[in-house]
Amino acid sequence: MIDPRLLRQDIDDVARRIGRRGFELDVAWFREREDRRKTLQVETERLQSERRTMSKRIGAAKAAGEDAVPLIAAVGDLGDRLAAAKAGFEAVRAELDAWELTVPNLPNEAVPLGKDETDNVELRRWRMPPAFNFEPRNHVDLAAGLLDMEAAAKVAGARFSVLRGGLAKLHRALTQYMLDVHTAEHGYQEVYVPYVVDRAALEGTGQLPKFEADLFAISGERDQFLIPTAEVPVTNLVRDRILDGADLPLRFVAHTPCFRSEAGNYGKDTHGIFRQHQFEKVELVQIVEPDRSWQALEELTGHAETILQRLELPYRAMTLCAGDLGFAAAKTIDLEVWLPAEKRYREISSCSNFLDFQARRMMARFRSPGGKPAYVHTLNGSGLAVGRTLIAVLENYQDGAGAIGVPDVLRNYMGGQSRLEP
RNA sequence: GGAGAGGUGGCUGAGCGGUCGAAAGCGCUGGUCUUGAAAACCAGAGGAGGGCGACCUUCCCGGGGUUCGAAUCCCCGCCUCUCCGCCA
Repeated sequence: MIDPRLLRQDIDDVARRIGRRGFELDVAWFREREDRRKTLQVETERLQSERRTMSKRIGAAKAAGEDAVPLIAAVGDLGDRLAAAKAGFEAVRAELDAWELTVPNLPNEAVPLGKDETDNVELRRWRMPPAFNFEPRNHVDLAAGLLDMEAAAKVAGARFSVLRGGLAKLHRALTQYMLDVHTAEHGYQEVYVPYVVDRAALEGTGQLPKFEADLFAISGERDQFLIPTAEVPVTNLVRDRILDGADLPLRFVAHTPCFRSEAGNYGKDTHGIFRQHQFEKVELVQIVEPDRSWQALEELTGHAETILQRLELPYRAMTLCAGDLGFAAAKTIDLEVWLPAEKRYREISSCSNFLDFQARRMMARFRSPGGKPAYVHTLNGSGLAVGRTLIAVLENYQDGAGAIGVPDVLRNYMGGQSRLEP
């Protein structure tokens, strides 16, 4: 949520900055409600004040043993007038609140202008794509008998997968390795969290109210959803809390499945496991003091890059342009891994600084000694998407004879195995 | 699933129709003392929001209701804890 004071003070500047996303802010709509809100709020509070004063006087009269009947009569229809004013005020307030939840975050001014992913700007590259003396095969061919899309379709439908044997083990090895590096070397606390969340949690991080169609809702009387990312339960750990400034930064890492409906992506990435309704991700989340968040974004991105480097997977880092930015992010750096069969880089991690946008929605604050509560800044990034990392390992480590080399750092997690022969 | 207890400020916890934004303790801030710190003592400070301002409103899990007036009474949710049953 954007600072409401900023909206009131300089809505035109907000509109300009948010316009860089291609988002058109309805300035006239806002001004009209805001004017009414002001009048109605002042009037409502005036009546409330009046009622308070009168009630206190009645109480005092009764305590003194005086006759309170004339005073009670004098209150007259105050209650009705107050109720009417209050109803009007609350209606506008509700409209404004609902509207504010649909306005995306302001992009950082340094974020490049642009419309979609074709306008993203390359920051750096690590390692050149490997040269193969054969035509590299894609992950579906390479995984052969160990990847069973038909079995998954049978039990769940399209965009699910069944991994077997060594492939399932490699998938697990990747997960374990990522968790171990982030906890042992990067100072993250591992957390195990619910895979089901309520509406408030999703509003806190920004998936709701606008993107309900992207989620799997749980049917039943409860208003709950499967998590689309661990970002939701993990970031919401600090919802409605005033943290001690001395405890910051908080760094959490969680391994969870992620569930996405992928509505609107029907024809996209239909081959293999690149885009699934269910996938695993190791997620990094940081809760930091406001003046540290830009530095924290660089560090967090570096933590994700460490995994790619240790796995010796060629990648590049991209700064997302304003038009490609997610709803809640002020700036995002994507990591794209090289996929030899596709002969291009594909997203494997997305690292974002949300500034106080999520914190304001969640009421997540901190207090420095003697200071007033202030909103924290929140960040997160994939470190990494496990399924896509599996694809990258298969394709980059293929030997041309149908076998896959096991990356050095994973050998211990694979029982010493150095090759996978599907 | 059955029975009971409870949800109050950063935390613990009292209050149970009016003078309650709410005792007390812890923690916090400033001061005295000290070379410094601790201890002790003194003083101070709740959160959110509105108004150009003097100020004002709101908040005791959430939502309704009763009342001139609700932390306090009533109803409906949600959550936590204890016991029994069942169960991974």
